[in-house]
Amino acid sequence: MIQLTETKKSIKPESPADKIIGQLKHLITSGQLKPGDRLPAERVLSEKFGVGRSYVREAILKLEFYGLLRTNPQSGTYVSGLSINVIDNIISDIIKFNKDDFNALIEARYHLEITAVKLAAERRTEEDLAEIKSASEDYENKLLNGADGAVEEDMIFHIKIAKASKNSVVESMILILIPDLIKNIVESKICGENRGKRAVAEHRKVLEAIEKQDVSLAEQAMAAHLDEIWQISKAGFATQHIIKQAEL
Amino acid sequence: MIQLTETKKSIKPESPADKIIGQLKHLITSGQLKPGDRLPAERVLSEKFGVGRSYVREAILKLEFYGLLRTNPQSGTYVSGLSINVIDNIISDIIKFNKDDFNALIEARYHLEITAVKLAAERRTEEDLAEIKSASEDYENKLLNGADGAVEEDMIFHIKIAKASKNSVVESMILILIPDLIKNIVESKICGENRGKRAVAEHRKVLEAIEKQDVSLAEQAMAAHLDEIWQISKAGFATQHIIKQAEL
DNA sequence: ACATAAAAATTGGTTAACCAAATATAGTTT
DNA sequence: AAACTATATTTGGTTAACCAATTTTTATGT
Repeated sequence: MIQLTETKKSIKPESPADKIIGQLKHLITSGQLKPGDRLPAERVLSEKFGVGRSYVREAILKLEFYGLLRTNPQSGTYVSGLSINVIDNIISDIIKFNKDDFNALIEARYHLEITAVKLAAERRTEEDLAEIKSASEDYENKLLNGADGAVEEDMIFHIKIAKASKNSVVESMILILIPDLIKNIVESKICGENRGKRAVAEHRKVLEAIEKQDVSLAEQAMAAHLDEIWQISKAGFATQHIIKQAEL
Repeated sequence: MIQLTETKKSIKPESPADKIIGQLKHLITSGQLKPGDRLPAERVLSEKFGVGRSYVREAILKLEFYGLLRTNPQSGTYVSGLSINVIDNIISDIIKFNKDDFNALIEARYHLEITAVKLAAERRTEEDLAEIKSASEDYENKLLNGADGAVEEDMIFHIKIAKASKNSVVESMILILIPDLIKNIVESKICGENRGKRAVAEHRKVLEAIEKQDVSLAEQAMAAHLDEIWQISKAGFATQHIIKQAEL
């Protein structure tokens, strides 16, 4: 049955902490709080915003992670020295940061993995190689044993490559995307019958390129591997999207 | 490529929340907590780990951001369905995630910006173009007015390009890196006398490429721009590194 | 007047207590 | 025995209270 009243798709109410972040942003953009200034005490802010101190702390914690605030224990929290313009742009992005955009997720993953595999081919140690090879074999075995999914084993393969890139930032970013990636891929029902075997062959090509430390070959092999996933994902997402709409 | 010896790790004592994350990781890797299971109540965990509930909540919040836990209000918190292997890898990375690795930071930024500028050249609207042009002019004016830094105006230029990429994930990742990037660039004293003028010329080339929607030209122009910063940064960091060591 | 020290106030760090929603349990009815 | 309901319990959500380190103020001595 069709319910028109409940058209809310993943509408998530703004969390209390995000609301505080928005308030702090306003304090800064309106000039009441300048770069380098000390924030009012957490208690003051919590009263000013009419909310518990926990949420103020949560907001501060988040902004600290993004490098916009710096807290000195038992002393105070300070706004970074960045210009108002920069701070404003970053805060705006923090509030609306989500990994729900399917296409953006796949696309970003594509480019990050290309970067990672090139670095990995250049820098991999023998240990890295062994780990990647092991992950590849696990994936093959899982498929041979009849499992039609093995998305996770696939991801382990990619994780090992990311680690071999010797770039902690690139690695972390890939790691951040992986859970949502898996979720979307599984939902898209990407893994078909033939897909597994082709993926195995693709993995082997990537592995060989890394072994030979052939950067451009590694890039090419990974691009081919991800391209296929990308295409299938798009198709799968399209149908999935239609299904979801029908469910309303 | 030159491998700089790892600098003294800024001795950061493991935060209480990170300690909890480590404990939770152990619970999962040891099999006491399986994928899909419900976590013990926050009160139970806080007592079990001998710490306040706040820290348990902070840890859960962090793991939720990374997609490893999912909390149902007033009901319970559940471990994601991801395999233990994947969870283990991601948690390990969360704990040691920091943006302190200078080379990794610059390198990751380089690749992200190349990706962003290619997408921006392809997808930019007229509004995007105007914003980027405006940021570029602001940068030029700041330099003309005698300021020798203008690192922040430079970054605004890059932020606008990231927004024009129409990929929220890529944009967010660039935004996350920017504060640390600025900090390192300023410390490296990159901005010399001639640097400013060259940067202006480089910006213009990037802008032109985006205007013409010439993807490969945009990539080339951005690569040239970032390459120079990269080289100078390395040198600046090397000396800075020596200075810091001397300060001990 | 200035320097120094003691005490009071303020800060973020941490824990405990309270609340409403969700769930499990006991009781009642059929 | 099964199904429904009222009640008690457990849960995460939220706030208030306490703590120790720090900063500011005040008092004191020279």
